Amino acid sequence: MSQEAKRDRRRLQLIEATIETIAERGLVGTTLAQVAKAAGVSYGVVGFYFRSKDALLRATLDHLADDYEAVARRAVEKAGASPAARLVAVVEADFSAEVAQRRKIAAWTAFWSETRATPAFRRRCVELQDSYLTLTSELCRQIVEAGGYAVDPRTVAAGLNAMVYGQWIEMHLRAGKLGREQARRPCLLYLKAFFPDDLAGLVRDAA
Amino acid sequence: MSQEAKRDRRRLQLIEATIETIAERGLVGTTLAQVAKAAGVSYGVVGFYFRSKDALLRATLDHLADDYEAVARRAVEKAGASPAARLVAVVEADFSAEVAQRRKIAAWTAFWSETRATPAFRRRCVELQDSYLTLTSELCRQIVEAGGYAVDPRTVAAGLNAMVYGQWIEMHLRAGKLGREQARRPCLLYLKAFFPDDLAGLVRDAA
Amino acid sequence: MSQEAKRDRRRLQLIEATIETIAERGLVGTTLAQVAKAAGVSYGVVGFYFRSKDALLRATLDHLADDYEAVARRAVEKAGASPAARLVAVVEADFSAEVAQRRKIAAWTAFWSETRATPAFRRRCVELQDSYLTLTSELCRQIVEAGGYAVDPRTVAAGLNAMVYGQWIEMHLRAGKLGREQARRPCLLYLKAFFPDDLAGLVRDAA
Amino acid sequence: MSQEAKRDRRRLQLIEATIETIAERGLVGTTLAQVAKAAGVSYGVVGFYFRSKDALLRATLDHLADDYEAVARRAVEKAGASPAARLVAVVEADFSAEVAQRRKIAAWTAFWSETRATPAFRRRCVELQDSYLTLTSELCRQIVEAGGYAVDPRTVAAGLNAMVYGQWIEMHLRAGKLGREQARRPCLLYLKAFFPDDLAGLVRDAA
DNA sequence: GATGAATGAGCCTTCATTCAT
DNA sequence: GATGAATGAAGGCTCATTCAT
Repeated sequence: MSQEAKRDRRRLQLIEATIETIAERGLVGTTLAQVAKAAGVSYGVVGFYFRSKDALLRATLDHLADDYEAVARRAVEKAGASPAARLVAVVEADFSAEVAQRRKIAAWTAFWSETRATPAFRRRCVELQDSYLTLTSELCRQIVEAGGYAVDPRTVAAGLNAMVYGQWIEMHLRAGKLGREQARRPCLLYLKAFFPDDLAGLVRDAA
Repeated sequence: MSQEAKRDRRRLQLIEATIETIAERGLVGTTLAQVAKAAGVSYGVVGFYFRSKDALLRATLDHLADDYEAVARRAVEKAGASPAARLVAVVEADFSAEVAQRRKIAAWTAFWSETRATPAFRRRCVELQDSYLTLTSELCRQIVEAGGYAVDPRTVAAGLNAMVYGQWIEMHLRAGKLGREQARRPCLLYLKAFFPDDLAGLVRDAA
Repeated sequence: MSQEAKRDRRRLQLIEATIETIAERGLVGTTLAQVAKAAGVSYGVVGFYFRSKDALLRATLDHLADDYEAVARRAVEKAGASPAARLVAVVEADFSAEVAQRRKIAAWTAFWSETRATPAFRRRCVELQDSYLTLTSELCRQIVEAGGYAVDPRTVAAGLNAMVYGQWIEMHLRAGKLGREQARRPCLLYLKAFFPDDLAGLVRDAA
Repeated sequence: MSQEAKRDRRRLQLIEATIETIAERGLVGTTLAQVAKAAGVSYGVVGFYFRSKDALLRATLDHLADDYEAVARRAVEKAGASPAARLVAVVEADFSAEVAQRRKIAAWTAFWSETRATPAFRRRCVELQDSYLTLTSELCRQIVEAGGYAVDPRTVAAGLNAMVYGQWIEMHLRAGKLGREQARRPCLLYLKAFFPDDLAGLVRDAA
């Protein structure tokens, strides 16, 4: 393995330990010693691969965001050409095993809570959301246009995004009592309420 | 003023300074010195009125929750007997000037993020949400029953709650760029999508 | 009761609470709040009757020393004219119910331990001991002279003093397991070893 | 030097600085900052090698006790087989340059004074004393048995222990005015008074 | 006199950062 | 590269002192 790859693997290992630590101890209780311990590496390693604690947190947020976008992009591509199918695919990505992990959701809430104090966090969170809204608004627009619906696509997209984040918080608060599929249901029903014809085959009533 | 009242006023003053500080510096950056400064009192006062920092944070969360419940309860009572009007009143309370303040929303996100690490936080957050869900589920149930809708009232209520929290996060991330009324719109439209007849007079399309 | 007497009673009450607190929490754990609580008075009272914490501690030590000297003086006077009887009376005073209280012994050890750091403590402790040594040396001298013993009275007195203090420490460490009479025995046997004829009638072998 | 040895050296360095600081400032005035300063290391080092201040104090007491026991054991072994010689050797160890240092005696008084408040201190102090009493009682018993004395060996041993502790306090209070040999004299005379034949050659009258 | 609130200095502890091995 | 010791700044907490009622 190349030096580069080794280095990246170490960084990823530390980032995941950071997510784990944030999830278990909160951002307040996340210390470099804890992260090192969670990663199973010696204390000094953290300082070796990341300039500072801030840099580590920043890298962790970037990883979460990049990771999310990659999953969403793949889901959309796999869903085919239909806007409705693509929209559902986005929601399914939002509650996929990869994205909606307890640890990751916990980390998201931590980063959100610090956006006011740390502009870099805010920028990245807003950027991700903008990209999400751009994508889902466009899909809604196509559905609205094709189906002749009388709703504002941006508003529907905004509501969807809100509901996803809200359900993540719910999952976070309920600490595992709310499953991914259960959490996803209101989101799909929401879309179905606005686009009944298009979502009919994609969302089962009983689900 | 009685000793009791004075004491309560001081406590409230400190709690509000805590909310302010959390909003500006995040939970990580919230120190007792900052809180004291924000409250315009000397450092020792905090220790005098609250046993510890944890106790102060706990009291702050309790205040936020109690405050929210009082506002919601008043709104529902003022809304009259109609379930639909009551449901809309709840949403309006969620985005009222009293509840949806930047400072308070920021504090909520902070407490949510620490629920995993601080069980007491989790309990209070879940308790509030349970109470919210109980109320809104019941209202939805009444609407569904009276209107003959074919939806699960609990799911609609869960989605509403999620969307409200999601929009709060949105307001938090956008740091003032998303106004209270603008944030409220998707929530009302969401309800209107499920209960079109009942919400027709209460939610304007153009709003 | 006169103002003066009332004042003195309050001061004594606080001093005894101080002894109690030192005994239970150690000098390190002795705070003015604890003393006030032990005395059953409000917090501010302490500052009212004593200029400072140091002054309170100083007054407590003075009280202990004065108290001891009064008890010893009375015991000697009551013992009659015989030097041997007087010497035994001193030892009995050292382990009397008044002097050898657990609380008081604990306070003595606390003051001894701080003599290096607080010259005022050292002065008072040394002063008391000088007075004790002067008295016991003189008594020993009279016994030696009259009995024709071949020992240095000062050395015997020094040994006696040391053994008393040592037994106090023993009682302190054993926390009540070593009774006052049991602790006194080696001291009396010590004297009897040097002055067998004079102590014969005063110290029982079986005791 | 090995890591282990280095670590132990640092710990010892800090323990000795603690003894020094307790001696100079008393337990009340002993702060970690003072200890660090006395040890000539930075402030954080203390927290690095000892979990807490309590742990440091506990380790200091353990060191004092272990140190004492080692000195006493060596002295006894060097003294040969004679019980009387061994007993004298113990007393000589009690007032040896190694054991009866001003700093160490001061520390002992400090620990004694806190035994009521800190059970761990009490346990270690009592344990040491028990071990001392066991050894000296046994030696006294052997002397009594061989010499046909009519005294209780345990009482003699208890008196010896008390006198040693009492003389330590005396040395502490007199702050150097009472030398080690001078302090030892009453203890040896005490033994000689009970065991005149056996101690005759070991204790000079003029000493 | 008596009360207890207010102040702020000082302490223990934690922890990010730096550095020597 | 990797380790973990060393540093010192900063936070929470305690508490003696002061003061207003």
